[in-house]
Amino acid sequence: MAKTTTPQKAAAVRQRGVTMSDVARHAGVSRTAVSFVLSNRENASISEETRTRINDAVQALGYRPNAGARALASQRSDWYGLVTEIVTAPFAVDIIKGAQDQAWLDHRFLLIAPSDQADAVGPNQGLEDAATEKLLEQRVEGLLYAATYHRGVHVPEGAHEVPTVLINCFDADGKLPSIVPDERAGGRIAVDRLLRAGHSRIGVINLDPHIPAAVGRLKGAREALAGAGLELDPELVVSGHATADGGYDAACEILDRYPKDQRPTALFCLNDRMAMGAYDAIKERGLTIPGDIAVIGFDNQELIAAYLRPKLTTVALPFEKMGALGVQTLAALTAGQPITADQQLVDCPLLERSSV
Amino acid sequence: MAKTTTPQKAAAVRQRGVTMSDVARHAGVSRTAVSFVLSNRENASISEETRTRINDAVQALGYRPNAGARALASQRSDWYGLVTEIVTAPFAVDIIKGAQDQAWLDHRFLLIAPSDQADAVGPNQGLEDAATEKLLEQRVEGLLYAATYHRGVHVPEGAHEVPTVLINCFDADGKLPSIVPDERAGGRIAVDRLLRAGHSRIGVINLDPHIPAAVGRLKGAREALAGAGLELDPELVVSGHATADGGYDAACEILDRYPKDQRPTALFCLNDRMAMGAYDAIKERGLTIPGDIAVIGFDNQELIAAYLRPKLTTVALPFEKMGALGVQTLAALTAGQPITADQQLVDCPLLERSSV
DNA sequence: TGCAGTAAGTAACTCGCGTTACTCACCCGC
DNA sequence: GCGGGTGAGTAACGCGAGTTACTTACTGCA
Repeated sequence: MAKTTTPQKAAAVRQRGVTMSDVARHAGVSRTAVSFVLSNRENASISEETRTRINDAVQALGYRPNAGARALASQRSDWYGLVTEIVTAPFAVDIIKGAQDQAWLDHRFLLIAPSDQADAVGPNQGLEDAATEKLLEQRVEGLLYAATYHRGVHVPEGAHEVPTVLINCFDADGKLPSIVPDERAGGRIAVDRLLRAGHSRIGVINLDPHIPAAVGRLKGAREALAGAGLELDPELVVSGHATADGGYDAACEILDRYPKDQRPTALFCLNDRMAMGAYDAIKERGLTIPGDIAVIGFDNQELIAAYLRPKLTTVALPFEKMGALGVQTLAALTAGQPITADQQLVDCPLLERSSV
Repeated sequence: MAKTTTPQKAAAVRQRGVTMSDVARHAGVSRTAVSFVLSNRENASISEETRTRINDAVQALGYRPNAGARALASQRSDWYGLVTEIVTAPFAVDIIKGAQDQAWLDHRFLLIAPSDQADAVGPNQGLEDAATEKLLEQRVEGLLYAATYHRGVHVPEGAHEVPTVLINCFDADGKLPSIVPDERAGGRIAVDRLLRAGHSRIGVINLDPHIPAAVGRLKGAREALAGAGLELDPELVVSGHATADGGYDAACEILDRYPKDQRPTALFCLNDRMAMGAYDAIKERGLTIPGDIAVIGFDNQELIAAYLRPKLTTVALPFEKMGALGVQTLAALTAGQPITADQQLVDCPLLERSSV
């Protein structure tokens, strides 16, 4: 005989959940009075005495407002919808965290819907219609679209019915506001750091050169070098697969190509996974980090950067901040601010560890 | 002059969203008829003709049901609440993914609420009241509590008002059903794998010995050894901090303690981060993996396991499956199945890579 | 012809709450 | 002693649906 409770009973309790009418009856007043008190109406004239009587009744009965009914009556839901593939490719979870925290602060709820169901189609699609539709059925007041990596996306039709903000991606049609990392400044910071450490011959392990991240970071790198009167030697830029193996191969190529005295003394890896591979290539050759070769990464993937030996100095993608900023921006829009296609750039801070 | 749209206009469009009455009017029928058709009522007698007339009207007007109103009238929300600290400590995000996907399949929405706000108190608390309360206000039909690591937790009072399931943690008060990884079987599988590879002298890099994960995995390891007629040498079990550094230190201790011929030929690291440190210790000593020392991990932290060189063979925590199973269990409970305090164990599969 | 039975709908109530308009008693000043 | 203000509250409608009970017309059969 296990101790059990029938959910029917629980459901019954819940179904007959106490309503405002119950509270009103218990306090001997009208339902309207209860509503006025609970919503702290400015110009309602309710005596202090009945006010406390009502509050007591609320306590006594354990009244809990019904958010749905309230939304229906007041025509506002306090809900934002977040459509994202991050749920399924959790590289950028911190976006969700940032958005969630900010929403919580604003007393709003985030309805999170996944976006990579089977019907996703086309290049850069994946921000899915079905999810959007479901969210609109819930009468969300605004929509957020978040991507795992910085790129252009096409947003479903429905997104234009309510205020919408894109996070870590931008509207390929150029109509919606977006929040993206300042890749260029990030690249500049990274290379600046290496320059400050005295390096002038810097190898770059590049990503797929076409994605916004690569374009921006490389541009920033060039700017930093230019600031020091240097130029980026194209031969020192090697593209590879965005994995540890890709980084390993690229690093090998750079390291083995030159005699010791012409070898770059520092590597700028455009992401941390590649840096991880570069570490192996360097160590394999009996070289030390940062003694012989300094390494700087990008992305700040905690599990890698903080646990590599030596710990990896890297530039962080401001996921959490972008998430929070997305919600703030959305709040402004739903509050009446005009919608423009502005693109807000968010700083990528340098995280100093021990590899430079 | 940027192209702008006033959100007021958008809001107006949304406010005057088309309702069932609009559809009814447009189709020249009663609202009831529309409701019957849209909800596919069994015993409703509506002619095929008006049925299509109604569907056409739905299309023409772009009618979109109001989920809130429906919930209010039908007394069911199709929402589950998920309270979790994972949003803020994203180690086990896959739980969310699993739950989310399953919920989506069941046409249900997951309301995710964070659980580590400032007011969290007490040991193992952190599954927070405020979040629960908010979710109950939304009239969720059931609650899920998910933890980042396997442990006992205390659940807020409110959780007992609706069906509730714990994921990757269990009710310290022993009243609620839970889904947890089968740590013991996992430990057994790991050591079995090493035994199969011919190792008999196996070092163990242990976690904090008190947490359920350590207890279970170690017990499994002993069982596996017993199956081969061996015993676990207590001297070969070294506990360390659950980080790469901790793993490094522990591995050094084990490796340096014995002359070459008495040295263990394999290490069972109770998590992947420690395995990462162990790798360094091994490589530093000029030993090869898996040639001289085989290494097996636990957790399958993709970013580590799949990118270490050689790739790490490890036992995976079935986060995604636990999330899905949690939702399935909850669905059963809300459907009327009696609530018991059962603990469902989920298998931890072995992921073969190249370190054994 | 008369009556039951069914197909095809519809009127009206409900869900829990926000909100507007209205009532009623009382007090104040002239 | 009477008009008008004000404090304290309430009746009643609407939000967008689900649902029950009822009506109406038509058909078939004795």
